[in-house]
Amino acid sequence: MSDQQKNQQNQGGKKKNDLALPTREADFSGWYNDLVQRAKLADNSDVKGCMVIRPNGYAIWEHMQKALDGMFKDTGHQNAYFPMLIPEEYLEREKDHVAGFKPQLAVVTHAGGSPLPEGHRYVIRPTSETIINRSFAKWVQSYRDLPLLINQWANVMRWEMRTRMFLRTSEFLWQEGHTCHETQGDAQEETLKMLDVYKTFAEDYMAMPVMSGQKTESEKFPGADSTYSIEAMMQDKKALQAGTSHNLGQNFAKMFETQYQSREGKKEFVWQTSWGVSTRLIGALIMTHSDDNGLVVPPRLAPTHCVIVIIGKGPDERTKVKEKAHALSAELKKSGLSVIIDDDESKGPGFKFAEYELRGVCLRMELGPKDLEKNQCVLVRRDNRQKEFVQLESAVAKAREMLDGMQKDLFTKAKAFREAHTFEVNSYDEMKAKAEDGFLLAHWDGSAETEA
RNA sequence: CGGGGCGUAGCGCAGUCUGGUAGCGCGUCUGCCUUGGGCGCAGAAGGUCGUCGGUUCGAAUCCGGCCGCCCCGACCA
Repeated sequence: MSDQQKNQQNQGGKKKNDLALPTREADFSGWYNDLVQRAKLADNSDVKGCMVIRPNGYAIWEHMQKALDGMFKDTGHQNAYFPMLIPEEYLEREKDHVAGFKPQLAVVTHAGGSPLPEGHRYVIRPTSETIINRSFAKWVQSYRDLPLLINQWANVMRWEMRTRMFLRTSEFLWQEGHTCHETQGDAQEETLKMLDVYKTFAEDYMAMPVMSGQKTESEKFPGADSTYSIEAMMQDKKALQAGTSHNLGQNFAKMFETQYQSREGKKEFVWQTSWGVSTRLIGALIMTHSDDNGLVVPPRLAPTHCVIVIIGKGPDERTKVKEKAHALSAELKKSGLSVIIDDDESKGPGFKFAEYELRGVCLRMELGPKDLEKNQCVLVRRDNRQKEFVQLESAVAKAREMLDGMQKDLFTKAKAFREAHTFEVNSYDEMKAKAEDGFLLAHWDGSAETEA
């Protein structure tokens, strides 16, 4: 084959095929990886296992943060911030904790141009129980200081052997709640309360039905008495751990001497919890709702609710359309939606339709000269491509109605999918046997066994 | 840590087997054209071919070392 022929071959096949994603059925993993890039959610970086979160992805995280932060505050928690570097020695104090995390630590061995002496090194936090307990030990003196309800928004680092965008990255963003209580019962109540907050968030905002339950002994958090999680089922029929809530008992309190004087005047160790969700939720969101055309995001978390695509040729047609588009955009924004107008004349409408579907914009408004004649616009929903011709006066109301419908339908659909692939088992062995068929969301004896 | 793949323009790749002027598509920039499902034409900019060394008159290409990333597995709090 000549070079010329090869180059021609290079051109052919690039055109349409390369614009499409791999299908979920043919290559779920490839579909996911490609989608993350093409929807401009994240990029690989030159740092092993670490990703760059792009604006379209970060906007989803911001919306998650806002909703969760409100829910934490409604349940009495306050935000604080602790250092990213933790004295290595702190981790050593809790035996199970250090055993669990040691292999995944990144350690700071040099600072200020010289090596740090043995015993004075720092680790980059993989989680913050230890350093937070140093502060808690100072803050808690009396039963009157309890409960202490703190949350931190932060990044953490765990040197994972193998990483996947959003689902498992070496550095990730998360929130970690850390609380201290007077009694074991109070701590258990908090553990379950926050698990329920996660469940509510997953269902109401992410439109992602979840199962919650207690993790097995081998899967619990290192240093915890017990760990609970919410588990969501992805389109490939695998469960994904989407959030965890730990009852830490007095394990950390004893190692860091986090004590209080009780109502009876005695020194007692506090009972603690910790709980977290991370940017993994973005991965879960993608795998729950998106399709072969690209990203689908529930309106309550979407970076962009509506794109207005201007159609028409020449200034004569476009000027009027643009005026109307800006007026509509202003109204939509006033009603709380995020809106962009695409007035790029160098791209055809077809290109734009495909592009915004790929990026996960919930609603597309097409507006052209023909519409203006009829005093209407075209609204198309991302998830089901349901197309509506709407009178301009009622466009805003209709857009809101369609977004509400989308939020509800996504939940219903995901729930139906989950239920269609859920089964009851009577023993752990039976569950394992069924799991080998590739149907792997099981709930047995109160605990969820998962693969992710 | 095992197995595989890759490193050439911003992105995706060809060229490497068989050494001889650095290529293609997309994207970007200029101009024209076009606009209801991934338009068209013309022109332009853009690369010490991952890195170090070796062989050679000559290396993206052959040989050796190193670095890095991706995928599969093991692991996964």
